[in-house]
Amino acid sequence: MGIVRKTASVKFVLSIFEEREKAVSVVALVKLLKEKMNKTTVYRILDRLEQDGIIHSFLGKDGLRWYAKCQGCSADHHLDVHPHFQCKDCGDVECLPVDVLIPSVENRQVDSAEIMLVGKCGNCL
Amino acid sequence: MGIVRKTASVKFVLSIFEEREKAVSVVALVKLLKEKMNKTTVYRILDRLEQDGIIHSFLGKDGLRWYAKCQGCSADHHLDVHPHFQCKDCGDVECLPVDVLIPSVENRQVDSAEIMLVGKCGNCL
DNA sequence: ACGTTAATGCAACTAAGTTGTAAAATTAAA
DNA sequence: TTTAATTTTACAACTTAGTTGCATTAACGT
Ligand SMILES: [Mn+2]
Ligand SMILES: [Mn+2]
Ligand SMILES: [Zn+2]
Ligand SMILES: [Zn+2]
Repeated sequence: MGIVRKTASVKFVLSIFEEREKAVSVVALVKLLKEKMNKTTVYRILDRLEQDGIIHSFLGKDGLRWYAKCQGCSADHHLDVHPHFQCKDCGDVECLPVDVLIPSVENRQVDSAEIMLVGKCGNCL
Repeated sequence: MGIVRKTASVKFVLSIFEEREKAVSVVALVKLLKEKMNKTTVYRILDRLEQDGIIHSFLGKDGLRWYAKCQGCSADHHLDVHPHFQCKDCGDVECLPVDVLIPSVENRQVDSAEIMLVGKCGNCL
């Protein structure tokens, strides 16, 4: 079970993801919301929104956690099996709307794949 | 410039990678070497061995750094563009000796790709 | 309006990784 | 073999992301 009560904090975090296309790191969110809410609250709201299939998360190239809007996921099924791209100059992260086939590996059961592409974005080229 | 002097600590870390097939996390190494050397030393030796193309590193599913032997890399060129597999039951991590084609993305320059497959290993199935 | 209980704030904590520096170890030269 | 230059190490202190416990606050069904 994720979000049960639509508090002011929850609404505010949701509005950030509604307005934004690109992914955002938890670190940036905590900084951005410093005046509005406690960092523990940010972490917990993100947890709940992810459980509900409203946002999804992944690790950037430095091991920090990033979040982005989901496209048609639900509490039961996260379908966000797309790769992500991080610019090594500006640090921006984007979801790549590309279907990726999870490679199979002999003698192992592969359940998910995290694919992180690193390079330079259009702005930084 | 990586390793310049073959100290006892360097030799010991090297011997671990010579004996071992699978990847090993820094956390595990620090624990393993607790009696032999300081954790700062572990981190710095790993840095230097990676610079020299003797080992390569990547992030596991929890954002921890893992290291594994290189196969024919040099100080100039790291060729380890293979995917990695982590078992979600036992946590073991392996290099997958599979060539992977780095997908190109419109309007962006992709320099490297980290592909992390997560599932169950042969032992845990 | 009230009562239940989810959500929040706060402080303290954990754990990975980094940094500065004095002491120790390696290596090459004398 | 001794010396001296320089790398490497230990240690302690620090930084930062993320977590936990608990008392207080706020949402919402009745
Ligand atoms: Mn995404
Ligand atoms: Mn590898
Ligand atoms: Zn950029
Ligand atoms: Zn396993």
